[in-house]
Amino acid sequence: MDMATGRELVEKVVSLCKRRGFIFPSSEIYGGLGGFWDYGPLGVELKRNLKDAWWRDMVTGHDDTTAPAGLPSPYAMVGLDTTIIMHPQVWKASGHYDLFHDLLVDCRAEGCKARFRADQLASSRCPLKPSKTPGEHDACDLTEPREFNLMFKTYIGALVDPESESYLRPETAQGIFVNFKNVLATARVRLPFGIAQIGKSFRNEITPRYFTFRSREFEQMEIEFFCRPEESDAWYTFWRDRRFAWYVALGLDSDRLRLRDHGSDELSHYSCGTADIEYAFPFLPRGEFGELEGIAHRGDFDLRSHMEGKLIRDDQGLAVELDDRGRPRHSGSGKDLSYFDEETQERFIPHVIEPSAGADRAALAFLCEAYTEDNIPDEKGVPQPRVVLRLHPRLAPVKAAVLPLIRKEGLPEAAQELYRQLKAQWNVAYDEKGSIGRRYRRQDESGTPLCVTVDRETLAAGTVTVRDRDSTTQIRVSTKELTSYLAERLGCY
RNA sequence: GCGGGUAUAGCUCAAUGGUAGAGCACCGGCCUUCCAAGCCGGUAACGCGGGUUCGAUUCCCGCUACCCGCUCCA
Repeated sequence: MDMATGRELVEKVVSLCKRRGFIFPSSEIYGGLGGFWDYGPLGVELKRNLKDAWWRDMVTGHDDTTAPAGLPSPYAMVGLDTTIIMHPQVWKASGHYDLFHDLLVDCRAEGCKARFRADQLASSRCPLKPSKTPGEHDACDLTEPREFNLMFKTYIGALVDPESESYLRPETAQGIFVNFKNVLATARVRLPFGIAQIGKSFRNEITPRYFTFRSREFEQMEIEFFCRPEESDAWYTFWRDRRFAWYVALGLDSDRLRLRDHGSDELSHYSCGTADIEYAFPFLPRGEFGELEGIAHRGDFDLRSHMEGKLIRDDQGLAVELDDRGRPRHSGSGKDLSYFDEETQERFIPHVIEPSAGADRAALAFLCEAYTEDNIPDEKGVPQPRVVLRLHPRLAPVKAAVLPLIRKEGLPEAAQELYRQLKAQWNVAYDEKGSIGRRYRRQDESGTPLCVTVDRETLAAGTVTVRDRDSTTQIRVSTKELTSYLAERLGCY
């Protein structure tokens, strides 16, 4: 696909999202707000289905009695729902505070426009005159150091003062780490086990862009998987492959999806392995992929940080960062977060594998992947263009539509009766407005997998037609068997 | 943060210094027995704030949002 059609596709997807009520700009009647997006009536169903599928597949549907193929043991999986605002020290110990707070200096000089870290001016080079540091060259026009804050700051309590400063979480993961002991003490889990969480996170992205891809408020689906250090590489590989397969199983199966292992130069200072699941979003430049999920082998970095304090890498590996007086720059909780294995009588700090997914990015990828234009023959056999969202039935906002063929002869009443029946199990729609072809197309644009049409034969013989979204083929099904037929076609969802 | 572009109805577009039309969509009606039919009627817009002007959707300035290219991307 070249750039032009990529952009066309984006415009069509964005337009469809607005037209059908998937995604709206936040606060739109006030002019919108950059980096924030709302989900409309169909969008909220899509996103909920996505999160439900993740939760079902990762947590409640997990079999913790069977070892995955090739792995040393079964594992347990539990969920958690922690707060968006946490103790400010969490972010200092985790490293986010330092990482997300830079004092930056911009050069306003024409032809320069460079940005420097205020604490590194002396070791930086002026782009216009590399023999000098920023500010030394005559043309330099530096701003005062300005705080560059990637975390949203807020105040706890009604009184605004520095003592009450806190932050909206930039990731959900820390809520899991700080509850590690609680889960261990109460959930009857032993290593290896995972803790899953879905929730909102907030980052002051420098450049919100690409529709919902880089938003300032977004939702994450994260797992922190705790295991014995010597088994961590095997579990890392397991999670990397399993998470990739999850997207494929839900329909992200084109060559736009890829799994990419990070090179050693890309790894964070604590990570011994990271892979990204990436999608070639149509709005990205040709050949570029955007991250849907990162699977990181984080070693014992996180639990150690919350025990000892903020860690940095030194010659021996990770060490607590010290201040001028030799004290921890940011102290940890001081609590013991190690694990005691009763069988082996060993005490150690578990290693962590972190599959961290963006729910909004996944929703967007599924929308882009599902958007299809094809041609359907009309009654004269002439191909007519159609827009269809080929969403996986589990993700589709509406599972089926019940349609009376005409608005007469008792067909609406019969269709409504059927609609009420199916409602008990699925999110189904009822529509009697317009011609039958028009209504099929409407459902196609919303991604509804099946349409159930009530006609005279329904009244006479107790059968309906079920029309397939992707192939547009129809078969007759007895109303008695309709529920089980739909269950089979929809995968019980 | 820098530069460029764009902003008119739900969507896609048009016209205009004298407050705006169309197609599609949507709603009501007629018709209609399976893939965007037709007919009648209807709802609905100049992103926000200033300025110039008798009068601004139109010209100018600022803001906001989106798009493109940089910068940034833990």
